[in-house]
Amino acid sequence: MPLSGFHPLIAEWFQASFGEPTDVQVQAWPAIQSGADALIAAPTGSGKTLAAFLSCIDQLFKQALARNLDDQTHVLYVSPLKALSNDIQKNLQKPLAEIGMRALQAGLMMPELRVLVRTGDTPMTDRQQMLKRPPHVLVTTPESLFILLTADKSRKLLRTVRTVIVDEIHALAPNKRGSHVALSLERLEALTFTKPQRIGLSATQRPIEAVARFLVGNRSASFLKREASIIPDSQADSHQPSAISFSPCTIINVGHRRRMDLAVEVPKDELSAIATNAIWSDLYDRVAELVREHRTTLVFVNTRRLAERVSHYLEERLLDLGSDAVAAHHGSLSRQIRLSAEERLKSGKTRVVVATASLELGIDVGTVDLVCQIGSPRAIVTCLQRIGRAGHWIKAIPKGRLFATTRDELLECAALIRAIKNGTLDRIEVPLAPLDILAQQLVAAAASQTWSEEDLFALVRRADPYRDLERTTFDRIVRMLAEGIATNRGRGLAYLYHDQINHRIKGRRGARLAAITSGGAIPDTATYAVVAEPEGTVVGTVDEDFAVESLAGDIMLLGNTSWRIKGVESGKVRVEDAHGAPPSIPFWLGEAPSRTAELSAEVAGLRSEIERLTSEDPSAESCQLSALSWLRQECALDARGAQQVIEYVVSGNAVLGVVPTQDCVVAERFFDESGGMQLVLHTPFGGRINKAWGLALRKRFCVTFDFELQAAATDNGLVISLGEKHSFPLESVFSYLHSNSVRETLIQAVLLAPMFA
DNA sequence: GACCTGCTGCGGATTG
Repeated sequence: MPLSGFHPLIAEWFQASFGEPTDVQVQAWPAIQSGADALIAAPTGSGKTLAAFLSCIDQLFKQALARNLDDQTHVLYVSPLKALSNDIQKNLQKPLAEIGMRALQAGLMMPELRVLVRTGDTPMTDRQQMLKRPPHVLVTTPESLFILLTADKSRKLLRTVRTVIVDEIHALAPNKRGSHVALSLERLEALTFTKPQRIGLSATQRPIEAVARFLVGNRSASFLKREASIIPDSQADSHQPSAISFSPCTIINVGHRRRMDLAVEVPKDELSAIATNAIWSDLYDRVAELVREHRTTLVFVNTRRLAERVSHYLEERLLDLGSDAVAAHHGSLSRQIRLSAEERLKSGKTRVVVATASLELGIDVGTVDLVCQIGSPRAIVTCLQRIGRAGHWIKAIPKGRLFATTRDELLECAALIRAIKNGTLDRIEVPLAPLDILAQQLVAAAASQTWSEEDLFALVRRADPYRDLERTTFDRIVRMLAEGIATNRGRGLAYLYHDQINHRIKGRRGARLAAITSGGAIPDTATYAVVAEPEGTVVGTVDEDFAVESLAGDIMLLGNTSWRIKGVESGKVRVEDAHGAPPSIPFWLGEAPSRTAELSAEVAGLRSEIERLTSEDPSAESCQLSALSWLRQECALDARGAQQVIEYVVSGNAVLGVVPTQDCVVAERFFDESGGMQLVLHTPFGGRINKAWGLALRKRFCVTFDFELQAAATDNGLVISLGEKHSFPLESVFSYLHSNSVRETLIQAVLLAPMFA
């Protein structure tokens, strides 16, 4: 009886609301109730949130009934997105209200169970209010958690935390935001009265053992509190064959695969290397048509600029559905506009929301029955997460349509669908000991208390990304923070006192404020606020580059509204409503993560499969037909899409003589109109490898010819631009770099980058 | 000559 461990009222409520628990809930509940740290992997829409939360709610409920519940925060929930935090609050408040109602009907008196959100969106008054009267469940983001752990008053709030839930943990573990939150979890543990139970959740994690280690940290050396509650392997529930115990973390893995209705959409015009206006126009028409055929549609795009553009052209096509039918959602829109879009999405008032990654994870909107993805999402997990926003109810089949706008995107979308069908997932690699993140966490930790060197070092090493951090490296960072950095105007930025006699570390005056105002792992860019007059409300932000290029009188789009620019001042763009005048669309500059290694391998694999299927005689009809039907079957392409994939691969083969794959790299060179020589390497390994390859190769060319030259890389290859006087045998390019020396070459190349100059 | 130039998040404590 999976529900038997809960209070009868909770069990009744659950059955009345959901009926039978899902597999993941059945397996997760006993593990979580045992008190062990737990990592839960289950497909999108399988009830992971309640798998994690129901035990917490049950515990709070029992405490409340026993009149043993103060205004203290016992459950801390961390999610990577503000929108998801808002969503979780809503999705918890309803159950809590219903359970409270049932208790009341049963004649049980109990205090209300409260859930509050604390993110950068939370107004100052609410922040102060929750310090005075803490909620039982606090919902936050990694950056806000860092601030809560660092500010004096909010630290007290966190002392009573018993459970910490890290949602969408796959979105944190492989990057510096994850390193940041891993250290925050250790700081939390050092602060709380009892060691908080850690629960990690995600639909897309591989390898799961690495994520489990990331969640619980490096506990071999010093594991102090609550040892008794950790279940050893032998005591893991024998009825749960797939619940394996990974000391000290229980892994509940019911897989990530889920039936999905997927297809690639191809425009009427033939695709080329770039998307023409005709192709975009056709795409808007088709998406608008799909929006009309569905209740609520979520459209995902890869950039904020595109979110603005697509929402604008969709609105033009959907005017008859009302003024509220289309909304845009991304991180440079003001809180009000985002919340309004989220609210309209949930209530079904809007028919389509065009969003960036800001709505990608976890959001549970029951009425969304179609997800469109414009262009390639560049990662298999991104695609799975985005499509997973559709059909977010048990046993539903999410429906996703991928829109290719270029030939390369078409191939990538096709490979993506094949990867999803085969159950392939991107592999997570936890970055090793990022020192910039360490430095800010050291300043923050020392701002709140005095540490012994030993204790602080031990704390850092318990965080998984820092498990192998050398003591000498730690000491160097402490020294840098204590001595400050030499600048033209003398030494500055000294944040720590380092007592080297007693081996103690504490913060200098200003350390806390410096930590709080400059925390986080997301690079900062200069932005201008866009302020609507005469109200004076902030609509959102644009990049400095866009703001200074703008002139008074220009019309710009933001939040799917046209604004006339009245003036550009320092840090501020003043605008007024332009009442729908045709706008220009802002751009934002950001970092460009590349296609993942796994998706790159899929793209290369797809190329070779097509080559194989067409190899006997690429023009023979029977070969074409078998390749065509294979593509339609494997990659959910229509006839036109399949035809274009084949033509792309076959024509490339005809020009190069081979099809570039991960086993067959092709070097090609030609002279451009200006007499310059272009060296192209066809290397479908993804931009991460290709950029490094290009940098290292460029360095070698520079040394060989004593000449500065340009290099560029994409997901499918790299190009080096040389002069006509540079002559070398083409095949020698492959011996320019060697695996033994490439690391050193690359370090030399990177040190010359403008950032380090 | 078209196309466009990835994302995520983000002060507290005190004073006037």
